[in-house]
Amino acid sequence: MSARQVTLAEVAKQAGVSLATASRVLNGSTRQVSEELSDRVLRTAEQLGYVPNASAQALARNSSSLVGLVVHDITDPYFSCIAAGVTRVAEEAGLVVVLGTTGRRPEREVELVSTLRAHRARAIVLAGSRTTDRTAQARLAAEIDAFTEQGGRVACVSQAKLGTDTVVPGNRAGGRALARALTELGHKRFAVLAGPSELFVARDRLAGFKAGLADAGAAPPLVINGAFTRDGGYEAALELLASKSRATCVFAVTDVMAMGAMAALRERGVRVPEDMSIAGFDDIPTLRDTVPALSTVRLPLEEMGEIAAGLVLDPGGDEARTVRVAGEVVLRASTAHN
Amino acid sequence: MSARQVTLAEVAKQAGVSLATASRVLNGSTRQVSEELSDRVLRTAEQLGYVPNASAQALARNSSSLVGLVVHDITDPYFSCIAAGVTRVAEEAGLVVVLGTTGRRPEREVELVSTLRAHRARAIVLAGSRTTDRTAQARLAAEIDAFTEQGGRVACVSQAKLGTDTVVPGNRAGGRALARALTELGHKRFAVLAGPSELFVARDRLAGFKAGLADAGAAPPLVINGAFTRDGGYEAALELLASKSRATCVFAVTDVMAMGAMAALRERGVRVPEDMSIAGFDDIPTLRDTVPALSTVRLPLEEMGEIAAGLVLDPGGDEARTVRVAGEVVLRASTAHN
DNA sequence: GCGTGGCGGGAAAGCGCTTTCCAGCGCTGC
DNA sequence: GCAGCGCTGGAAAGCGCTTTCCCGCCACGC
Repeated sequence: MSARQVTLAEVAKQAGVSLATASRVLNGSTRQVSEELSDRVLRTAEQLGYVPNASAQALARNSSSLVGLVVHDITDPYFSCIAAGVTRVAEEAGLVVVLGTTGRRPEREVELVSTLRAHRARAIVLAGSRTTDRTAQARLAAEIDAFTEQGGRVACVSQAKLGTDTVVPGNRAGGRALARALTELGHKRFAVLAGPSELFVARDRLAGFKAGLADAGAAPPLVINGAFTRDGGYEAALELLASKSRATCVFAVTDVMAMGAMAALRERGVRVPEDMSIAGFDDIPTLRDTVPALSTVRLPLEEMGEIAAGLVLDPGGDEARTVRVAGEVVLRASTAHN
Repeated sequence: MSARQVTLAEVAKQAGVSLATASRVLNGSTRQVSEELSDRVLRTAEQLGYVPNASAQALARNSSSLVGLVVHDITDPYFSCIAAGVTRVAEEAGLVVVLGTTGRRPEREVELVSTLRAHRARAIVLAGSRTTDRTAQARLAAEIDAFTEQGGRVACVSQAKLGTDTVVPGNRAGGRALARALTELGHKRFAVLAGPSELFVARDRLAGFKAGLADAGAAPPLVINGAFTRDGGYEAALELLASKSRATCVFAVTDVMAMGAMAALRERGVRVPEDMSIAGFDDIPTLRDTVPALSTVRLPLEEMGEIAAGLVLDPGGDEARTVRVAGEVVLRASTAHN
């Protein structure tokens, strides 16, 4: 057993060249190697089944081929779509994706960045939404600094006051456009299932929505906070029903929450859209199969992942770059005229 | 810029001890170190913000803290659930998950194992279903052998004739039990949307289902092959409708395919379950929010991921272990009496 | 004819860590 | 009182690779 891994030294010896030459042939350096030797090395490497030891390369080059991807929950379609985009780009670039999940715990995010730093990752994509928690934010920023100091690159998806490259979805504008579209359907009284108030994403979408209502001269919405998950949406919807609000239309700040909310409405016999219209945000792929089809603000999630990966792999300047991605209002069957 | 990483040597020097001692303190070796020195080292490390270089450790120890996870498509809830299970266990064990996606291409799977081997991953979890393609299978087996020779461990989720540890869902038994449950509802004529015929998972579920029908004395089903995706289910359902089959109940071998099929039925005005009953397999979480709720065979997906990770991280014997996971028939609103 | 460059090849010095091996020391046991 | 043991600390040899530096060779140009 344990037929130890073939090393470069073995290949070199077998091919009758020096270690240096073998290395140059097998890993394209700037230096040229004569065709004869090059062929010989290539052939022996092939023959021996040589696979370079990535750790040794990482150590010698002081940089690895790892790209970190940090998400809250990989089963959430929002994150899995972004993950798909990131992995596609990374794999095309010959890099390897390290997946870390935080379970929405800010400390865990810091830990993950630190681990990735220990592994000398090339780059990190942070896909979770930032919070307004100052101390968590500060520790994360410190860890990110340490990482960039060391030559790593970082990009965030969604708002991030971290001075890194960022892919920013049009949360505010999307919320605003959605509000206008819904008022145009004739709705006057709204409720918002707003997620936790300390999440930037949630805040921005809410703020945009409020602004849109104001534009249209509608009354401010009833705002119900809750967890940023399906079950959070479910609970928030129950709360809404219990509140005796006279809202005719409810906006859940994520599709996932909207799904939960629809389940709650269904259970309570509230018909969508006849009794209540509902809209979400993100346009996750699973929406294709909900009934009634959910109105939402479409974000190109996979593409956002690709863009983030692109930013983080591109050498780029030292300026933090920001790519804005617009959301597009998509009205479907879950929102009716009022 | 680039305030180079703090090294062990720096910590050792600063603390006035030898490299060896510092290493022993900071990475728990078998050797003891006096409390005084130990304290001093710990303090300086803390103070300097020392983070061990994982590549160097991997090189010196000839083993890394990487665990590979190979899936076909991370946006598929089936895989993302398994991924969640695997990452949870891996992270608890202080390991780091490397995510590779194959896009269902067998060559890519081989590449990924090879990459993981280059990185001296501790272990690999292969979550995609195996195919009956002989040559692809052989190359994969060779790569896996190389990896295990080198001390790595491999586990597969779902059927795998690869001689590795395996988590085997009760595909056959589940299909059979489902068939029986459906015949008990009074259905006599069935169709199966069976996925590609070369996939073991698809074949086993189909075979079990057929056996169950036979048990109940029902006629063999109409079998329609297609892609193993939502759109494959959609297409297959259209084909079914075009076929003028008189089936009253259709079994899609995965929930994801069933979702596509339901969409097709809905579009064509076929009511579920009044005009047609439908059942899937897996019980992916997104089913919670489909209407009508889909009958299915529940598999504990996250748990399967956890088990696979457990197998692969546990030293274990040299015997290939197999853990069977039973599926449980769950009848919901999508299947009616006939 | 010989100095000058340029170019391909190899020796060897690391990269940051683990681990073996040895030295020194305080004990025990005869 | 001393051999022998167990224990802790340190020196140093790698782990497999990259890369610098040097050397020898050839083609030129004066």
